[in-house]
Amino acid sequence: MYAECLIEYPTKKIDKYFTYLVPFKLQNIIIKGMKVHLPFGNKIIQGFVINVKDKYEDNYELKEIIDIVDNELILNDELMDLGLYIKDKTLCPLITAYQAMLPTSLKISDKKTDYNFYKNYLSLNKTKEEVNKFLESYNKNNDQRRLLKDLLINDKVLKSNYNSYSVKALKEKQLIKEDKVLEYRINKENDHKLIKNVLNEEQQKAFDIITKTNNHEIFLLEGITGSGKTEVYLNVINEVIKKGKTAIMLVPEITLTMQIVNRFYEWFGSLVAIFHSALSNGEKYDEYLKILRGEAKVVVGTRSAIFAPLNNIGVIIIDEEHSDTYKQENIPKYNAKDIAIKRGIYHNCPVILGSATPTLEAKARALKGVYHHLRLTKRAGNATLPNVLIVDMMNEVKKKNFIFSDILKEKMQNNLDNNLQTIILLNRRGYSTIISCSLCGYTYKCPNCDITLTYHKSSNNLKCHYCGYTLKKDDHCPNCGEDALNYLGLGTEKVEMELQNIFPHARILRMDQDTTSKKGAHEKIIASFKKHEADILIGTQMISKGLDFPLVTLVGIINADTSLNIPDFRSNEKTFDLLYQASGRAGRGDIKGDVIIQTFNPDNYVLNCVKENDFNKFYQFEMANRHLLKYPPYFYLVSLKIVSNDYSIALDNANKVANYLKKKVAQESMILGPTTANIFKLNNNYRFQIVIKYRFDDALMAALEELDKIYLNENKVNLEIDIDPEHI
DNA sequence: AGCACGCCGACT
DNA sequence: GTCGGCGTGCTC
Repeated sequence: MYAECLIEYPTKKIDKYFTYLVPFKLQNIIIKGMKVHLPFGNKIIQGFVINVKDKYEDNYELKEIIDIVDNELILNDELMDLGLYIKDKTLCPLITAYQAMLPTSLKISDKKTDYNFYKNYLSLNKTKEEVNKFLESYNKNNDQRRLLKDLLINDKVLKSNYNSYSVKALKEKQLIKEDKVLEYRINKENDHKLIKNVLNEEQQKAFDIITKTNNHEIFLLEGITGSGKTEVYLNVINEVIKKGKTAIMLVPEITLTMQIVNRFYEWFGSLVAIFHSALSNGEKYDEYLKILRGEAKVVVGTRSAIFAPLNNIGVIIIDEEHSDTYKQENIPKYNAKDIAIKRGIYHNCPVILGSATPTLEAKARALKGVYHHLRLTKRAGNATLPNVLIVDMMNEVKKKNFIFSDILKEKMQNNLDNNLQTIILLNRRGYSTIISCSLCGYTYKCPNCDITLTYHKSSNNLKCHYCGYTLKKDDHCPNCGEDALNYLGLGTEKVEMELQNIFPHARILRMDQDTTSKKGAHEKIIASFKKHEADILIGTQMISKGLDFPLVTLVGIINADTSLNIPDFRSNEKTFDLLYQASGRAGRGDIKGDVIIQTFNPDNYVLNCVKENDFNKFYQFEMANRHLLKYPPYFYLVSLKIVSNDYSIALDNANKVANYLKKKVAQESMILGPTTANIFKLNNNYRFQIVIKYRFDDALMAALEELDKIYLNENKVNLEIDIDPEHI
């Protein structure tokens, strides 16, 4: 018997199967998907069994598999095949695809830690009569008595609740015994109280359509903020579980969605397994085991939860479908939405994409009938949409109002006077250096790409990193002629200081990278604000989503322009999403809310779509843009990066790659670049980028695979390929 | 990824 | 004459 194995090293150079002899003791035990110890070179490493076979043709001198790493923990056939799909789709080493499916504790590596979690329990070692008899003659009223009395009522008690001397004494008297019990770190009640909400007409209709589907189908559930998508999800999953099936629900970042998770616990209790980055490795290990053992039926989690080893999946839900967190930026660069659909086909079950502001790709497919379009158009309860006001900061700057406009200050004062709360959102999605005129708000744009130019300090140039267009930076603003060109960027601390100056008695909370780095800090700030321990909450994107504060009647967005200026084809979409979500935070209670958007571009179409709360209008506008500029959903993208620590080698190879591709790809496909990458120099490596736009191109994938193979053996230059990039 | 083998510079 | 630089290539 022979086994083809995959080696633990995550590199393309060794991304192939190695054949091993199966020793007698493992014959008929070893199967595809198991983890094994293998001799490799002069080391012992781990690997996956990919295939077991009876014949071996070559006459290579084979080594024997040493043993199986863990009997219980294997990847099933579905996930093994899914790995191949990911490799095909993203051109990653196969092993990285499998590693991505497993929690850290179960990934292949040499470390063997026992992740099992034990608790020590005490129980009676004698009959209750004997214990009662003992207690009658025992005249002290101490911890020992308490322990025994507790054990007369409960079968077992937690050792840690009692004095260790009492435990020792009673053990010596042979009255009690101690057991080490394997437990889960996250242990929810089994007797979940099922609180069923009555669905409104729209929700009911969506529910009916989804649950009547017996085959794989993709639904786009487009529901405005506060329309109760979660209710639909919960009811659908409940139905799925009733049929004896299982469910996966993905959320963008679970720390922001703890309320949703709690609702899941209310509905499904111990049937829920959760996955997100704030869990410890041990917690993730436990949750994974619950699934493998068939105890968990509902998995709620972030991106990698899409790989949950559930059998018999009845529905897969992707909440906030438009979130960019579903695409992994590292290798393997998979998109959880693709995986969801692939698994949906395998399990022949529906996939639900939910959002208030779906990606243009999803919405376009829904409108074409590729996805089944479901809508929720009414807000639950009696909450109304807020008034949105756009403030032209150009006028404010003239009045020396650099951060806060008069109207925003006035409304904030008003809220302070009336004991209401305010959220200040600082839009800081920008990561590139952007030059903007602090007087008129002018930013440089590329004439070919309609993309903001990024500033390169070293050359004092402004550059389009899509097409390479270059412009020398002026000293004076080309629009208004003033010497007021500045880097864009404003910190939360600065805003906080300024705010405290204006309102010395206001209680201010700040939520950003600094204040939320500690575990649980996030929840603490939110809870504190909810309890009205502060009047004003300042924050970045992270405060825009999903939070529900009834006392918040005012949302101020300080610099709405920033994210419009990101040199990325999705910047309009991301801006609309952010502002729309943020607006949704105002007026969730009974009082009508106000949203104030501060901008240097008051006429900007995207901002006006937000003002009118009109996603469809934005959709039409942005689709026209995408069509004109040949972006998704009209064209697909591939981004290539050519990286070397030697400038000329990098440039040389970038040109070679571009020329190679131009010869191979379909006529209609476009090879853009090479240009300098957005981050041109990273870790002392020079980076060039090539962007491919294509619609139908059978030759492209083959060409990319070929290039990948060529660059595998180059060690002075590296080629990174991102197929369907989220950002370029 | 690791590690060994291998062919050219400064040292007991 | 040896120790060691990291360039190439192999690992079932």
